[in-house]
Amino acid sequence: MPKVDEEHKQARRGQIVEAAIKCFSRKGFHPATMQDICKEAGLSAGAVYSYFKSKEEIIQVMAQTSAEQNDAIFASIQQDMPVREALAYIKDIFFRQMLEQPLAQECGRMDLMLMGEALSDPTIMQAYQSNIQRFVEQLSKLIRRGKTRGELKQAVDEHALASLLFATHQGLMIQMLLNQNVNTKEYDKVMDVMINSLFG
Amino acid sequence: MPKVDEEHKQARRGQIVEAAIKCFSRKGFHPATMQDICKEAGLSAGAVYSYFKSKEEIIQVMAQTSAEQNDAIFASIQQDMPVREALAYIKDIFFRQMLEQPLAQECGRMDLMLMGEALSDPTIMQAYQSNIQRFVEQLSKLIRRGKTRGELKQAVDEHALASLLFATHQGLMIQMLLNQNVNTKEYDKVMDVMINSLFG
Amino acid sequence: MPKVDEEHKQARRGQIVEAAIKCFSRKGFHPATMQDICKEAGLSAGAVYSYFKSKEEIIQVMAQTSAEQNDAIFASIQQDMPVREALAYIKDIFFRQMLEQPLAQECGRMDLMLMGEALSDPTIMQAYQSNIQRFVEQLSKLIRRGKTRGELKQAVDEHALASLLFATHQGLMIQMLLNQNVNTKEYDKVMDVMINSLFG
Amino acid sequence: MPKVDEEHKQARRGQIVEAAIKCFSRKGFHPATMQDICKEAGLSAGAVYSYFKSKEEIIQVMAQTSAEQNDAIFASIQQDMPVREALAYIKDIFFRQMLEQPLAQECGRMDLMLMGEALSDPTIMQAYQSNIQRFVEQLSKLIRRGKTRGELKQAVDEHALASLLFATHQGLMIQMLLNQNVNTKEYDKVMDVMINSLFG
DNA sequence: AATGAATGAGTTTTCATTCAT
DNA sequence: GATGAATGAAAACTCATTCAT
Repeated sequence: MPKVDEEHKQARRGQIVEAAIKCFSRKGFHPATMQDICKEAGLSAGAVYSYFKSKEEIIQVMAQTSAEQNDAIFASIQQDMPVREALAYIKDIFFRQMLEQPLAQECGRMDLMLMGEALSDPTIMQAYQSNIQRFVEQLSKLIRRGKTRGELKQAVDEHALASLLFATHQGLMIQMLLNQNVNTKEYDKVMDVMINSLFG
Repeated sequence: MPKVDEEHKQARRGQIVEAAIKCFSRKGFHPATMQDICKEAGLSAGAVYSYFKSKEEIIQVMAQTSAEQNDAIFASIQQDMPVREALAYIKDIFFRQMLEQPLAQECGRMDLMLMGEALSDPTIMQAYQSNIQRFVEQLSKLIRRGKTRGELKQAVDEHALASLLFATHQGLMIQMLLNQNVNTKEYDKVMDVMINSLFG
Repeated sequence: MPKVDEEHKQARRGQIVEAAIKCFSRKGFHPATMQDICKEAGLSAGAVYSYFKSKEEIIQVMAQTSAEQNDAIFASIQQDMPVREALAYIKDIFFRQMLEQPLAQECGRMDLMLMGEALSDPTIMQAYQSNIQRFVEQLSKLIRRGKTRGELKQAVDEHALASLLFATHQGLMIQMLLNQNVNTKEYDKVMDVMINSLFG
Repeated sequence: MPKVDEEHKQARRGQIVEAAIKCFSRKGFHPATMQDICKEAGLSAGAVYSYFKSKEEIIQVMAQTSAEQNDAIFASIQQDMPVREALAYIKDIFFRQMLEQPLAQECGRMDLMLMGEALSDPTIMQAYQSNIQRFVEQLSKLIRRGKTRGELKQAVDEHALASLLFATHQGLMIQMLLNQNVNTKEYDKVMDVMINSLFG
């Protein structure tokens, strides 16, 4: 029954990744040791190494997971949603994720750390670039649709706008990670002003 | 002659920090070794350790330096400059810095890496928080001045807007670091649209 | 049915030893892992460990096997064979074995590796010493018989000659293992000259 | 003064190699740990690793050292020495080295172990092959000279004879390593009989 | 009897830091 | 002040062996 084995394997990998997220989030990628991760996962070193061939691989899996979460956001947008609503929806998800999801804090921290790591690790860099590109492309399409339907001003370059919106979200995420007392509601308002400025 | 000594000391510290920036930028904080830094600075290990008591201290100095650079931007804004111009000026500085200053790439990379590091290093975290806060406060003041003068819409919360603008700048910086082929001009346009939307 | 069990057990042990020979020959005793051997033998770790109590034991069995092969050479010599013929026969077997037997290369490699191992493993050392001693003693007997029959010069110490012949064979085996382009025929001639010199 | 440094470096390397020989000789290449070698050399791990980049490199240096010792034997033979004397001289050196030189036992053990290692380590293999080839070539030249001068029988192939003599020496060395109670004098006699048989 | 996941002690190697010169 | 050889604790990773299923 390979299915059972496969399930078991995936479960263990998940267990290890979750432990790694906690450790990395607490200490950073390099200071967190494999021993830390093993202890957190409740497994021996040998066991962990039979599911991941190196510490690096665990970190790389994190980059992929982060990408997949971004993709999931778009998968949940209905194709015929008005652009204004879709943008609001995306914005909401970002804010809500940050505040409500159990591992959201940790995942956000992973994201920031991974971006720093990407600068000197080509594999992570590549994962991140395609991550950003995919997201921005999806967002571009959404905006183009809006322009076609006459919902948005024609003057704006859709790719630039998409990049800018993404950048703003990322920047806010960073501010929230670095600053506990952020007033989310006020952001919300300003974002609305900006988004609205793009529409008729 | 304490002054000469002091000058000499600062010169050496600067030399070491510059070498460290290059090494950290290439390899990351943890993978870059003190030996790398010593070699890059053309100094012996003992010499480096007589100017900095640890690797950590060098990294912390970097966080402070980054903060000071932000402060310098505001110092160069004339107090009676119209807000719209001041915002455009800040935006320009960001873009120009990224493209023109010799160590700008490296400093941007440091910034991103430092933010990741801040998550698990309280000293860097503190440096970064006050860095952000000072910048956002200054920006807030600028915006408030604009509102007082009637240049800006009254509805916008100045602190939230300042945070948002800062976040956007940071997000764009990250995108430029992670993505070679960014079209700066298009960003410029979109930023203008957004900034303009805040004014009457 | 103990006999069937015993047969089965011996078959499995043989299967494992053969797999081990291949692995050890490829990688060396220490670098070859039990996993390598298990995979090569098509058995699980648990199975292998139910036939051998440790990796060491497998290696020790190899030392014994090697000894038994030497004994087999003598068993095939007819007691009344003239010494000159017997020596030629032994020489031929050595050369032929090296060139024709399927696992000969591997066994030769095992032999060389085992001798190195013997230096720091008393059990293997003992196996090897008795291996050499038995062979040299048999060879001595053969030579003594020759001297008694008047076939050989009387001056030669039979034990020393036996050791020397054995040493030469071993040395040639090593050269063949370490050097691909060995001219077997020329060796043959020189050996003949030397052997002949011992006879009237 | 680079010379002082270079001397110091060579001294340390020698110190480490000597310690390694003792450890490897006692336990074998793989079971002997770097810690063993460090302790034996009276140095810290870091110090040892600043003179050799890996355990492997230490082992490889051993293979080279062994080769150089062989070369040294030939360097000490005078070019116009009669072949019979030269062969006797080489034989004597082998026997004397084994019995008298302080680290001879250890070096012999290294040699045997290195040959086993060569089978699965291409770098050592290459070192050993060129080692053997150089020695056999020198010996060949010596024999050819003897043939030219009419000292030796013409029938014998000089390369084959050289290989055979080398093989015999190696085989004897092995027997001496594996067997404490070897009667060197008797070997001597038999070797003489064999060598004499090659001459008129 | 067989499996193979899990163990964890043990290995090589690195690198921040020190200190005799 | 400067040097750079030396330190040694700590890290990533391996692998012989066990044992629940």
